[in-house]
Amino acid sequence: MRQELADWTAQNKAAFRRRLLGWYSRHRRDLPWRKTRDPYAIWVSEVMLQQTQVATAVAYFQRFLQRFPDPTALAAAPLEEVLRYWEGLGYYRRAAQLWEASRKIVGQHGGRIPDRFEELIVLPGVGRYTAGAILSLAFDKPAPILEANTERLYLRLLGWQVPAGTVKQHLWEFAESLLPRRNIGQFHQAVMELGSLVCRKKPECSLCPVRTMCRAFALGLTNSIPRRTNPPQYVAITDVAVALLPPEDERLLLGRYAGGERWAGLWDFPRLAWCQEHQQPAPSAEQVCQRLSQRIGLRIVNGVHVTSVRHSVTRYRILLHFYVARTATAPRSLAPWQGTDQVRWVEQTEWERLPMPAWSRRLCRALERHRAG
DNA sequence: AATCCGTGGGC
DNA sequence: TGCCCAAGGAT
Repeated sequence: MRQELADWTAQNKAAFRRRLLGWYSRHRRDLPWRKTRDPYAIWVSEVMLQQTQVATAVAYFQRFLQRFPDPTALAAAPLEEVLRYWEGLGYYRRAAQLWEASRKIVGQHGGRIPDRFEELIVLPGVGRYTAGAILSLAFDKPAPILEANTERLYLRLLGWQVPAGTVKQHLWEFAESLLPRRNIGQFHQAVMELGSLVCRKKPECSLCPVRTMCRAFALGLTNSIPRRTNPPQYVAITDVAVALLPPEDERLLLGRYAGGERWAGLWDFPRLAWCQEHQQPAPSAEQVCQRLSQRIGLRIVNGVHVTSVRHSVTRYRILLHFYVARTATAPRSLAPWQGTDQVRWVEQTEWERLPMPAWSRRLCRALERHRAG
C-alpha cells in the first residue's frame, strides 16, 4: 500500500491535475451551485447533496435559495416551513440541522459563514467532507474532501481491493496530497465530476483522461473496486394509514412525529403497524376502524379503503393500505399516538403547508382524488 | 464500529 | 420488478 502511494510523485500529481482539469473544462455539467461562490449557497447545496443524487437536488436548491437567500432569512423562518421546502428530499434531520446552524451563524458569526475549519466542523450537520467542500469551493482554501465519487476514484487509481471503510484515513491523506496550490475549488469540482460521470460503479474507462495513471485499469480490477459490501436484509411489513374526517367538517386529523423518531417534525396520518408480512390483502375497513378506535379513543364509522401503495424506507419494504373514515363525533382534543408529540385537526389549506413524509403527501393527493371522484 | 436516517433515479 | 445506491453526519 505504501508503494502505491509512493508511485504518486509530485510530478505525477501535477500531470493528474493537468489532465483532469483539461477534461473538466470540456465535460463539466452546468449546475446551479457552480454559478456562485456564495458560501451560504455552497453550504446549502452540499447538505442537499448528502446521499442525494444531483438530478434530485437541483430543483430543491433553486426553490430553497429563492425562499431563504441567506443565513438570516433561514434563521428567521419557522422550522416547519424549512421542512416543507425539504419535503421529498429525505433525511429531514439535515434540514433541521441546517436551520439550527443558520441560527448559530446569525448569533455567533454575524450572519456570515465562517471560513475556518474549526468553526465549520462544530456546526450541526457539517462533517469533515462538508467543511472541506465549503472551504475549498467557496473560499478556495486548501482543505481536502472525500466522498462517494472521490473515494471510488482514488481507490481505483491506487488499485486498493479493500473495503472502503478500512482505508479512509489513507484516502484522506491521499486527497490532501493531491491538492493544488490554487484553484482548489475547481480541482474538487473536477475530481467529483470525473467520479460522477466516468469513474462510476460501472466505469467508462475509454473516456477517462487519467486511465494511464490508474492501477486498477492497468490490472483489470476496475470492476472489483470498490469491493462489494454486506447484502442488505429487507424486512417486509404491512401498515395501515387512515384519513379521519369529522362529521360535516372537511378537516383532517394529523399527528407530528416527535424528535428522535423517523420523520421527526413532519406531520402524518394516524398509522398502524398492521402485520409483519408483506403480501397481505387489504384488511376490511371495519377491522381497521375498530383497531384505530381503540388506539386513539374515537369512535369511527363509514370506513372506505382508498388505495394501497408500496414503498421502502431504508431496509423496510412497506405495503401501505390507505383508508378514509368518518368519525362519529365532532373533533375534540386527542392524546398523541405512538411516535407523535402533537395532534391536530387541520383544514386543507393548512395541510398543504405542513411538512409530511413523501408517501403521506401522495396519500393526500389520493384523498383529494377520492373526494373529487 | 455498526446503525440509523428517506427518497427517487437508474437499470 | 426488485434492487442498488447517491457531493454524509451523528451516535
